[in-house]
Amino acid sequence: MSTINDVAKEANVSTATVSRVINGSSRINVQTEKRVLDAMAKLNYSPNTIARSLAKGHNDCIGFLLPDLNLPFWAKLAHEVEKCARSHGWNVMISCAPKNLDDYYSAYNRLSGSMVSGIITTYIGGADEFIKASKTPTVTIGSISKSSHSISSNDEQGGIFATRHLISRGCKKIIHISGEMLPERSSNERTYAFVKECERNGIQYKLYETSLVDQVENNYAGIIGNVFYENTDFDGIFASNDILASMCLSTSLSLGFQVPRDIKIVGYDDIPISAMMYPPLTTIRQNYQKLSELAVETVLNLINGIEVPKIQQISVELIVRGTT
Amino acid sequence: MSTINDVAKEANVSTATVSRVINGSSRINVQTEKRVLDAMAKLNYSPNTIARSLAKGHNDCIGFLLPDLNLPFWAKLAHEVEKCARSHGWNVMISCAPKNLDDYYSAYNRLSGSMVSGIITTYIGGADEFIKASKTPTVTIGSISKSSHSISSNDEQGGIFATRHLISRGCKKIIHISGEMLPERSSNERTYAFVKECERNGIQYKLYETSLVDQVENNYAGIIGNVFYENTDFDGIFASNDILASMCLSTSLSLGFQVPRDIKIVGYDDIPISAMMYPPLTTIRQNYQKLSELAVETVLNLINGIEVPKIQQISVELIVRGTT
DNA sequence: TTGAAAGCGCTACCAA
DNA sequence: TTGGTAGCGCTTTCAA
Repeated sequence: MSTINDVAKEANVSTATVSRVINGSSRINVQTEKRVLDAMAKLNYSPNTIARSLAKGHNDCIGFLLPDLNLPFWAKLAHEVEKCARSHGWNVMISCAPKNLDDYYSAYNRLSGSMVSGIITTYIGGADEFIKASKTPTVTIGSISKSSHSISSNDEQGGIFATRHLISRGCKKIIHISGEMLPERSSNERTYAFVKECERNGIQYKLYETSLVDQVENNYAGIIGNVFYENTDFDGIFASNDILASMCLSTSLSLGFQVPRDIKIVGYDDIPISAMMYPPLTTIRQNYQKLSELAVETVLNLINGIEVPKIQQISVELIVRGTT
Repeated sequence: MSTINDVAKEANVSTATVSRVINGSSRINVQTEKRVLDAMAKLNYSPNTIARSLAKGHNDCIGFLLPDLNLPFWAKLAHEVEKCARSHGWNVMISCAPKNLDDYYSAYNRLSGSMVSGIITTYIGGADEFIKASKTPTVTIGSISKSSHSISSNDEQGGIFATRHLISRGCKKIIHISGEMLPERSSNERTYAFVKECERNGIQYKLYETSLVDQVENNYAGIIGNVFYENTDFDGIFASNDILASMCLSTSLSLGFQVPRDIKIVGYDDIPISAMMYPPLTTIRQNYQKLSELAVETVLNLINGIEVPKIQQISVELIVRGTT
């Protein structure tokens, strides 16, 4: 690995000049510049970002702390976050912390103590104080708490869309299976909206809740089995994510129900496989790209000390396919 | 942000001493140590990893360069790589470079010129020379080239398992849809093994190939439509990944075929959703954990200058489910 | 337009 | 057991 000194010697200039041509920071004699460029090429030089970061007092890397890359929702988000960060010239360091607060804290510290200038993180109940104390610019995805900056989809809207759609398709008794209802978690709104819409329309309903651990460990079978065991007369399911919905679908089919004739199903997220199952899944699409862009731009603003609204929400979209 | 100097002053010692207590690198007077610790606590000091990395000449971060996090196979691998790296005390920086060699080069350079000590990368044809020239310790996943260190599944074994299973289920004419056949790509072996097994058993077969771009853009519909258009008499499909297989499944069902009665399908990878569709997908399971562990341990060894075999392969497993 | 040199925060060697 | 100090590779004043 050649350094800026090697280049300077090779080109017969000072390191300051080399630095200038690297950064284009000031006027430089065309011939000098060419000499430097040639030297860089000859030595296959590439600047050491660590040294650079140290000298500049900051580096161009943000951390993304998520529960689990095996969850398509988060994988998709990670993909978009990385793409968006890159387009701004930033790198992203990823860390997964699925299970509990302690894991979360240690993952967060590894990122913030490391080399990231800011963090985008999944929401996990109870970490507000911790995040605030860390002083690292942080934006949370999926919370509606004002204690840190947060981005989320408009989950109330999603809940309304899903429920109304099911009702409009003639459902009379609807089961809702939610994720874990943590305080201030934005996805709770899906459930609240569902309940409200059902009651307003005099529709029977029943609620089931899964835990975060269920989700990470793909441990839905028990819950879903239970739904089909405890209820014989329902004709609609609104599931809080597409994985859950797709398991409801396959369970329905394997028990001899026809979908959508006997049971209609609406999922949430619109992950890639949702369109590929049979029948393809009706769902609420989250705008991954917008979500990611907003998250990246918000941390970047925070890092630069630019004022940013505490809570930002993004619209969702009902995607009607074959399960309703 | 307080620095090591602040702590030194506060504790009335030299920075060298502070550094020693941080790193536990040599014997220190108990009282001195306590003074330093107190000072660190009082100033809420946390060492700057950038400065540290620069001084040490290396940092604890590896890069993972993959085609696309939306592909469940890579997302799963990324998850395991991160987990495994973390257990060794290393961070991982992720970069996606789906489309072409130029994207790949720039992503690779961003990582290597950045702050990673080593790189784990997806295989992409034609980059061997480039990688070698970069001097960054690199392990490639999914190649059988000896020009850099590579880890892959035993794809010949996978191809054999899949084909024999289909034949044992009574298939007489089998379609195979492969990924892009890049030179020295390990997954080619699936196709070669398939052809060999069919010929050995006098089974009719036909080959289709998809491109990398098809995969990234989820652009399989055309190919699959074509398979069903051009062939009316086949009774088995061996697809080179589970996404492809699941689309074959839903296409079969939507065209009125029964699976597995009329058409039997075997996929490849065993991604999480494969077990959740209906009927659940018979597939070849790759050992993600082993693959990742081997990749991480191999880069780490490379970084530490430890001799490592050029090519390492991992066994696969046939998972029989409902589509055969 | 260029060069000299003082840092950025930390580690590690050499002395004491 | 401690302190002094020379780097690590780069950026950025200040002068020339």
